[in-house]
Amino acid sequence: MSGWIDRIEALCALTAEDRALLARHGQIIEAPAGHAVFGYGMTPENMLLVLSGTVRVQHMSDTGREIVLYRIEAGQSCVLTTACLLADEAYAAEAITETKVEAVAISGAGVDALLTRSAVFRRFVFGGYGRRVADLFRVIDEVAFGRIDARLAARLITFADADGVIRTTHQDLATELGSAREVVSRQLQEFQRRGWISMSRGSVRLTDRAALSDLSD
Amino acid sequence: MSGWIDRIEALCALTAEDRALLARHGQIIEAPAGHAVFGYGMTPENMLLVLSGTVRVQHMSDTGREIVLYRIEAGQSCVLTTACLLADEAYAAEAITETKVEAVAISGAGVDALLTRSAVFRRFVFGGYGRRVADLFRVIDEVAFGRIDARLAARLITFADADGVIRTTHQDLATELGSAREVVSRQLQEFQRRGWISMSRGSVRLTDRAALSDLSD
DNA sequence: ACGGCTTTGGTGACTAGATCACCGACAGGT
DNA sequence: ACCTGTCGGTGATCTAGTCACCAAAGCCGT
Repeated sequence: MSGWIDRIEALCALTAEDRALLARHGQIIEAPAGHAVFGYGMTPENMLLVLSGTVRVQHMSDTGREIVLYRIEAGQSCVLTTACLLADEAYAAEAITETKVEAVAISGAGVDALLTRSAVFRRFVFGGYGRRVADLFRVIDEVAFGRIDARLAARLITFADADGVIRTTHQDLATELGSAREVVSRQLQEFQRRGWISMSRGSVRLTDRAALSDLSD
Repeated sequence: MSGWIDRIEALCALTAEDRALLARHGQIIEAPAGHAVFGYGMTPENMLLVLSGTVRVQHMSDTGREIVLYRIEAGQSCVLTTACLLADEAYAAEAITETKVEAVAISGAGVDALLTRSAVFRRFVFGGYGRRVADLFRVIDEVAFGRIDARLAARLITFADADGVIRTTHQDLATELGSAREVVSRQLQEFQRRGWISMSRGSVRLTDRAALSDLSD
């Protein structure tokens, strides 16, 4: 079965032969929400390509605090993991499914064969690297120089559904920012005091997106 | 001239043909110390491979504060730049030579040809990615969770020459850490008060490496 | 329905680090 | 000697992270 290749735009341009090769080396796998795809110190031998759902990649400090590094969405691959391992560097991060996830595992041999044969596949892989690295640069910029209120406001806007509701705990928002729960709690209280959000246990509802958006610049 | 290939251990294993190809596409260039190899928003079309000297890659925030992301040493390449541009992401960083630098510029076409033909070259490139990504993870970990005194102590040890002397300004040390000059000044004063270093304008001399090393854990 | 347990969030006191607004001291050039 | 730019020092203030706790809300078993 190679129907999945059509679901990834960047791979549609593969030649028929390369498609067949990819189909032969790729195996569809599935994981439920909340499943750890990679943990600290694990050594996957496959390249993973997400078809549906999202995977969150986060990092934990020695002191137990965590920060979200980036997310792998449908059509993207977890190239960094592969790269870290090719370089014999410990992959100091953890990947967790946020939803039910369908993915394709492509064996190391398959990846190598395709990198050799296909310029399209190479562009796909390198493009993925570039986007991830840009993500990491953004994280560094935010953590080193960003204000916590602006960062929190930005996250609230991106996570809110159409009704402006976010179902999450303060602790999870803190992990998102690499900050502490108390800090997030106090910021949320301040937002509530200003009438920008309303809070209840396990959820936040935005009542003034414009104000949050202003702050998040 | 292809003598430079022997100076990069990872590329010695190339076949004679691939060596010839690499030599044909590579052009040796030179830059003095303090030269900006890439600036913000520049779009290089070559892969750069450093033969001697070091290049510092740093990032500047909107507010003007800077942080050093990593260094490219002899034998390493600036793959991230290339990747960012392949992905059409703005490369939000600046690369500056710290010493006189000799490098080889390999054209995009040459890189593509070698990635196609040579497993050795692919491993070289991917290994480079992995190491850089590990560097960025370390930076994020330090900035998000690390203490400034420990980070400063660690930098002092790595930058010190055999006599324990570091010729640098407080501002440059602050950039190294992504912190502010005043913060570094005060920390250095505290180290001096404890008898771990002595300071003079434009230089720091370590007098108790062991104590600094203890702190830097 | 009750009592315990876990998860979640609230709070005050304190520390670390960043920011702002200065100032003085030194070095190099003319 | 004087001017100028660089470098470092300082206090006040603000923001963020840490620590130690507590209380309320849901969860589960009996």
